[in-house]
Amino acid sequence: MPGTRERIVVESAELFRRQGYSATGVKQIVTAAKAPFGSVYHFFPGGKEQLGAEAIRHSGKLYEQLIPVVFDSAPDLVTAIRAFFTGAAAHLVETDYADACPIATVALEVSSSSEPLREACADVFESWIAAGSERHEAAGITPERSRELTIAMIAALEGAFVLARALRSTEPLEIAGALAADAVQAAVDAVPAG
Amino acid sequence: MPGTRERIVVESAELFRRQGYSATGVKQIVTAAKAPFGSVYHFFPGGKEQLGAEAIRHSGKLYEQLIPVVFDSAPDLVTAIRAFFTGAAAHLVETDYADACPIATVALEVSSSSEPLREACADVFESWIAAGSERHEAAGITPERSRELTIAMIAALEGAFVLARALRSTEPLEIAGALAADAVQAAVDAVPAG
DNA sequence: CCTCCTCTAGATTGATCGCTCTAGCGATAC
DNA sequence: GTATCGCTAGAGCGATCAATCTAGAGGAGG
Repeated sequence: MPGTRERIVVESAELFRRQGYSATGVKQIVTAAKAPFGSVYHFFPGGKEQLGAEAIRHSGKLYEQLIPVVFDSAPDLVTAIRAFFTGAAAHLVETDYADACPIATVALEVSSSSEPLREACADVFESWIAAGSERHEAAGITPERSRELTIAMIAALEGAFVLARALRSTEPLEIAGALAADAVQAAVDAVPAG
Repeated sequence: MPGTRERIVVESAELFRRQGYSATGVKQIVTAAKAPFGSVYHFFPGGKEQLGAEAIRHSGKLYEQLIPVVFDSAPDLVTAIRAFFTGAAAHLVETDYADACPIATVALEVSSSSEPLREACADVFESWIAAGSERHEAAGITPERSRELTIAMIAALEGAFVLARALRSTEPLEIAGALAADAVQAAVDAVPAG
């Protein structure tokens, strides 16, 4: 069993992902984390907001680790992108459409009401964009186009998650994944041979 | 000044859009709507949840009305799509990145915790998909492909909104809009002339 | 042994939550 | 006139919120 502090962060991240930030109470967090109430304010003197920021960054790091896992085990960039969307769809179904993007719900909730939390989300998105761009550049795509394709891909994924959860269907993920893969395929095809 | 009931729905929709469902209190709604507290439970005996469902459907209808406005004033389908994303970006900047999709925040918040609210969101998304598909079909694209392109477009828009609000930048909207427009352009080009 | 310090443990606080309740206003019907 | 009914108006309910507070358990260092 990991330390109390870590358990609180991990459980917070999980609850925020599924219910959002406002709908998740500190009491619910400590119950889920099997931690004493007071420990929250011992480890996070900034209260729920500080805990929220750490949970967001934690989720972001975890999700970012999926990139090497998926992309290194695929034969090429486009296959990896398809696998990423397919895997996201499978996980969504497995969790009965609960586990989509770990930070999107919070990002929408807080981006106009809490600057520290908004910044945490922005940092996570930027790190994902940087990590994704690297992969595109490694396939010979220019840095500028790599960034654009990565942003488009993340946007497609996030938006597909919104539709998929509301409609309780993986169709949006399949469509968005195919479109993103096609766009990257076109960019790869345009790379001058060498 | 419109009737009390309508004011409550309109203000609810506005507040839910910016802060989400959980973070918005009934008290805050009646204050914003300049309505007596008791009127909420007179008009909406189902309480906050019923009000939420109506606000979602109201927002959905309002946003859907943008489709004919934008698409009828553009010379062709692809130009209209570009204009839609450009307009969304402009509105986002005007409202200091507060007004993005009117229901996405709520959709993510509630889709695993309230079935009536999730259904309301699903209905709205389905109506948008239907309305968008019509426009694609009118340009000669097959019904199946029209639906796919519309879903991809809405997903791109929703996801771009998430990124844009968190990053406080319209860059994602510009990129996602360009990609969506390109995809539709390719589908239009593939329409057999006649 | 004792002291120090980190962390546990939860009772408690004031504020706010969604919601219910009663009281009364004002227009219509008879 | 007055009874009825739709709606206004807001006080007050129990529950829950984030957060604070005190008290003590348990290990490390002397």
